Amino acid sequence: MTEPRWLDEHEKAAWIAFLSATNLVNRKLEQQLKDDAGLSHTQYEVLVQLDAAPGGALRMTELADRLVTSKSGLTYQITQLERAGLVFRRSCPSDVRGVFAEITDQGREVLRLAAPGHVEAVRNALIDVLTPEQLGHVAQGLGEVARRLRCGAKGAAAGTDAADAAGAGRSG
Amino acid sequence: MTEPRWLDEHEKAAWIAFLSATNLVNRKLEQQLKDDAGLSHTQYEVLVQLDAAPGGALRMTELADRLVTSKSGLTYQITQLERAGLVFRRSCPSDVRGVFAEITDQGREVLRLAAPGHVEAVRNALIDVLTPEQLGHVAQGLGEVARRLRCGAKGAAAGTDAADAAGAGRSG
DNA sequence: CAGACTTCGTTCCAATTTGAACCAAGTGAC
DNA sequence: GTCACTTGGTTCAAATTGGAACGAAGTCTG
Repeated sequence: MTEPRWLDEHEKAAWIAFLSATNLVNRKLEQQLKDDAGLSHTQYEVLVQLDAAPGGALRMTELADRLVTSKSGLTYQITQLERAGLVFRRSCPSDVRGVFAEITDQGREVLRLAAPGHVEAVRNALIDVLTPEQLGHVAQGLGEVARRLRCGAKGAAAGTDAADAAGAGRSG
Repeated sequence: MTEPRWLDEHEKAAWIAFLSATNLVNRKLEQQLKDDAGLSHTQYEVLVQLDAAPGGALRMTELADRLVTSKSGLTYQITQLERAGLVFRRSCPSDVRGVFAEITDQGREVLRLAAPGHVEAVRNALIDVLTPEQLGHVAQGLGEVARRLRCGAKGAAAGTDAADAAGAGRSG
């Protein structure tokens, strides 16, 4: 068999940095949220998404997709949040099978209280660590990575080097 | 209370990119490894670390630290890998309490077989998606993030805006 | 050497997470 | 309309995780 293209020095460094940074940041945030707001990062993200969505509601599948989590995982978390009164399920008028998860006033309140500490933690862990320029570079690079992985469930295949300006959209 | 420093447009974009990219990449790799090699990403990383370590062995704590995982989590995984014959525990001569996890020949073999596919997946998900320049930027940024989080278990505390020139040094 | 404190790994337990299996409901093709 | 196929969510079982509690060893003072 042909020898695979191993990672060179730089590539390996990039990969290690990626792995370390992501693990460390996630760990840090998970801890901060749990300590300060009693929420898991996943739960916090659910609230953020719903809070930002029109009507404060999103379909389960759509939400799972945005959070990059499994459907069953989301079902579990929504149940938890519902139990806590931060969210509730509502059936979809246009599709009997569909279910909307909607944030409650209490959910918004919890989010409002948790947000400052979370933002602070995000700054400490990532944003404020980098210069605006560095941050821009990281955003661009990872943005590209995310875009590719989201759309292209494209199998292995070669370089999709070409364009694909796409993206943008919601930044708010 | 004073209004927290919310994220501006660019910062938010960076944060979202970070979250999406990391989740998507992890998901992708997790799946690839499970499918192709029957290993979880964590297990794969254990093997990588041990394989690269002198003598093919590392102390439990050291290993947990490198993988950015909890000690109990590592205990579990090492037990699994030991059961599978890819690793074994050995006591530490200089410290009775200590335990070395050491990779077995079979472990090295499994790693050797899994590596090509994994590297390929890493390329598809991250490395080859970016230009060498972009990759360099990402590496530098995330490297800095990782470095800070590793050393500075610095608590919450106010804006670290000020000094703390620290770091620098290694920009490679 | 005693006493207080830290470190090392494991054990235990509760919380998550995921994929597979499922049921119910849309969608199409005939 | 009916049969096959895709979708949307939930349920289920199994794997993984992380923190707290522990017991056994080190380390450091006096």
